[in-house]
Amino acid sequence: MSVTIRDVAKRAGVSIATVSRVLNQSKPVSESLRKKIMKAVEETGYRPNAVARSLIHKRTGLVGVIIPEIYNPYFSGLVQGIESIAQQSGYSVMLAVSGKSVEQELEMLQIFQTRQMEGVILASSRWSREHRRWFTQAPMPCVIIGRPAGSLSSVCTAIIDNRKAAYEAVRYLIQLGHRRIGMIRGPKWDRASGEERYAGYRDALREADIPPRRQWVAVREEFQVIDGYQGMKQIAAAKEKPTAVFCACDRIAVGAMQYLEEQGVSVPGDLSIVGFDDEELARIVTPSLTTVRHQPFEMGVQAATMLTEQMLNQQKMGKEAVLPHQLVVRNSTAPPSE
Amino acid sequence: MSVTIRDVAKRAGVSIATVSRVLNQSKPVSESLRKKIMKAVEETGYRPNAVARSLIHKRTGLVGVIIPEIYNPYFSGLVQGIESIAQQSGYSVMLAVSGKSVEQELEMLQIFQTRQMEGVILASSRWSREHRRWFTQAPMPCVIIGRPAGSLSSVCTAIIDNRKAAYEAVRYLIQLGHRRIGMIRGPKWDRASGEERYAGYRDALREADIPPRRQWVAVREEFQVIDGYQGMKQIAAAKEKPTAVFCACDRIAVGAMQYLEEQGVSVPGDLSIVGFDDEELARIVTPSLTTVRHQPFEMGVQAATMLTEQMLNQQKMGKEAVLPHQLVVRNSTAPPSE
DNA sequence: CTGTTAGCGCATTCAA
DNA sequence: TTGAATGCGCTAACAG
Repeated sequence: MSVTIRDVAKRAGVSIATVSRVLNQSKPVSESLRKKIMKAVEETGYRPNAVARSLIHKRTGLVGVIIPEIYNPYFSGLVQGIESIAQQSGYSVMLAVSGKSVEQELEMLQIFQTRQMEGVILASSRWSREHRRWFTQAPMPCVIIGRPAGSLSSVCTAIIDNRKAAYEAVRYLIQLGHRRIGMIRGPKWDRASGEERYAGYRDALREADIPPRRQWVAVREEFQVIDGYQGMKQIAAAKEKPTAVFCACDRIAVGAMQYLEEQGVSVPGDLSIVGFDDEELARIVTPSLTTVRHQPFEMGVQAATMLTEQMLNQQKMGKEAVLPHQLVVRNSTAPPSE
Repeated sequence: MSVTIRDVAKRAGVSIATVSRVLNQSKPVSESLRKKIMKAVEETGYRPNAVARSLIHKRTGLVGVIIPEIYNPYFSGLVQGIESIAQQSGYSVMLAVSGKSVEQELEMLQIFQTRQMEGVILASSRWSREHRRWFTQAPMPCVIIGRPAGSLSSVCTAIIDNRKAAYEAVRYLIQLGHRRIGMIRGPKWDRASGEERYAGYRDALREADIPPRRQWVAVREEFQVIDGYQGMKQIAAAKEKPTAVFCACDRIAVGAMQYLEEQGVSVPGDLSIVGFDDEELARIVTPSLTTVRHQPFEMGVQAATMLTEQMLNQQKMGKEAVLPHQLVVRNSTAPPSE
């Protein structure tokens, strides 16, 4: 079916080695043969088979990327950043969406290995012992996004300081005068939004000697608008109400504001809301959202840069890139009314 | 470096053929050898090399996907739909982001060919003669999303009826009583938002015997919020003002609303706004946006389904899938105030 | 300069 | 059942 180097060689009346030489410019070839061969290539529409090439060079030029979902500006930002660097370094990206399933992720990692990826980037939320094992034995350089690699010394990570960022956001609320501060947090299995940001929230409370209140903390499994709505509903059911709520992400914050509007609670008049991520939504919603900005695209760029660096040097290393974040104050926060 | 089938064979004291047989279960192998081999596989951590396999079987199990950008819910929805079907059919996805450049897209298509993709999905906005040529000569099945394939009979397409959808949206405005209706359209090179939706807008005007007014049509090159802002600014500069503006996409609509709010023009009191896409934004913005809903995820699913069907049958075909759309009326539209 | 040959890692003939 | 040998498409080392 497909035209091979042999067909071209036959058509040009030369050996396949010569064809290979002109195509790769690896050795000088007489002008006359070169022309004949180029003509044959043209006529047959021959394209060298990258699979065969990979087999010889032991280089696929492939980078595997796993994300839990793509329909989320954080992850699509990551992917775009990764893709841009990969492309510009001559690598192609294999994208796999895990749907947050640990089993699927592990299967994808296996596939990446059999498919001879030269590098792997994982932006996962869940984590397991098998993950750890896979990364320790992985033959290719790896970068993990959004979660510290722990004691994995041969894996790079690109993260932000979620704990500190959350701490700063809540400290800001405290500085405004708030003492009754709730949080809608992510699930416990999500390191960033479930653990770290919650820890930062607790840090800020502790620093201000504010005892935490269980009823003011809602745990959500997802990061959709509806989760914010439900989370706020739950918190609002407490006898005593908070005057501010810190949300694990912008969508949750938006959902919380929707519930409050429905209930006739004014934001920020009666209750202040802080989000996290600063996605486009944050500027558009009314009132515009005070939130923590970070740059998923830049994170992807950093991750891919660390990866290509390792791939070039042909060796794994354990660098950690901590990207900046920044509290962006908009109109969803104000001093408490009392 | 990497452990090969040879290493396993040596360790188990058998031939590589036998190892291959137990791993693929292609021929019966005595239980004793099977055990020995499995043990050797376990101990060495051997993973079969998919590249070598591909070379033999002439099947890579790879699908190439090109999108102009991913940081846009329309395209990320597409990708997620495609990915889910591909995964479930045992294919892996190679993602390439073209940044809207024709040259880059063509280069990616070449790469896809040399990399032996078994199928290709293109969701592009721009189009060129070279595109056309590539798809006619392409050896693998292809699906084009968002643009009719024209006379390409061997390429599937997944589209919505942009013209009709736009027509219906503008007709709705006319039915509300509007006669002075503007449009912020996409660039001419974007078939969907630049040509078809504009054509639908003209269709509706024509049907109602409303002469089109040049000053009420703004052309934008991008689809960001800022484009809507600028586009609305341009239209607002006309001596006579329109009472409604149809926007080529939701982000543009949001930008338009932002400009209007700045200027103290009330929506929908003084001016009605209609968007297109019904992305999450549309429900969240204030006032919530009347817009045309369609389903990028479903579109991706359809595209990938048509592709896998062709890949299974090992032959190209020219089906066209037209996905449904639907006008969603929210709070950004009302009868004109006069 | 050019052609012949030996693999890359694996599946699959063909013999044994 | 098992092993040796062939070849997928291509590059690179070796002769000429």
